[in-house]
Amino acid sequence: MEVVRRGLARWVRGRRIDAVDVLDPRSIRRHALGTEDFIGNLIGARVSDTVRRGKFLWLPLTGAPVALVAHLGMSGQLLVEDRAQPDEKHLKVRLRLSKAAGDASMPDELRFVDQRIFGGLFVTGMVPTSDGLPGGLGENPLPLVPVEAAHIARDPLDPAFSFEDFYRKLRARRTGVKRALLDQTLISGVGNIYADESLWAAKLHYARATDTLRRAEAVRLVDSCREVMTRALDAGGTSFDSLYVNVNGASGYFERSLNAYGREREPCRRCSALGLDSRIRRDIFMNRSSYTCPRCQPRPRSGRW
DNA sequence: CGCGGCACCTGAGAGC
DNA sequence: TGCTCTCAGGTGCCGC
Repeated sequence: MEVVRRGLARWVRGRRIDAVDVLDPRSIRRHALGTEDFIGNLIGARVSDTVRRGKFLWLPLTGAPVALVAHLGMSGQLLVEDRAQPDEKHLKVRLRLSKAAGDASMPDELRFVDQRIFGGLFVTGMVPTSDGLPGGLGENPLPLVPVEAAHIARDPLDPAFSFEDFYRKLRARRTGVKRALLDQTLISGVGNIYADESLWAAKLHYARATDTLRRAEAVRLVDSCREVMTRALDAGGTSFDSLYVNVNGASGYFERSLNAYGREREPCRRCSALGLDSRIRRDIFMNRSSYTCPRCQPRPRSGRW
């Protein structure tokens, strides 16, 4: 999502939305007032920035505390392309952008493409942040956040992220640490893959009880989250100069650097470096696959499901 | 009210 | 070849 945010910024900032085409209303179902209202709110509006908190990305519009919010779900993409490009198979929403001043060669469409429609777009009002700090990560973010994203905690890459707040909330929970990592009201931007990678890096088992986590362990965990996210960002960021702003950022570089996720029965890299043979195991946890090394991430005696 | 389970959704791939 | 089944996972809602 951060790859997308950074990639989008140079193409959409300052541009006016001249036309909107909703090809599949299911992709704007989170816009409660319907398609006509969605379009009416966007036509003539100007994009001032691209801001992200966790997996929510929003484009604040000038003139009012209102934003176009995007969530990519599992399979969503935001693409900047010229109208001459053929429609993608799963094209859901097309925004026609004004010609940029002094650069007529700029592609003139922002497209939302989504195969599984877990993601979507909506226009909503913004409210002040509870801490008075910028709403999220952006070029020049205002202390505002979309209503629907106000409950989302700050991202560990956000300069306003507070470890103390996170640690206090974590200790108050009565659950397992992976469930807590995936709870976007505690910490945002961590999904199933990054959770497994961060837990592996911090040598913690997913079922470890949150109320027994020591400060040093929580520090290790948050540091690991940042490290994993930064590494993924560096890998995805290689295609920034393309007109094609790709989501799943998936140049594939990051996938090759995974240490736990998707490596069932493969040797744990940390253990093999010590000359030990330990194979990554896959458990079904929270109806999701969870990957751990049984040797360096041992299951706690009394873990929490 | 906190926690856990599950529906939502589609296409790829496996198995027969 | 074509059918059915399983799997992928972020979010929000519902029930306990």
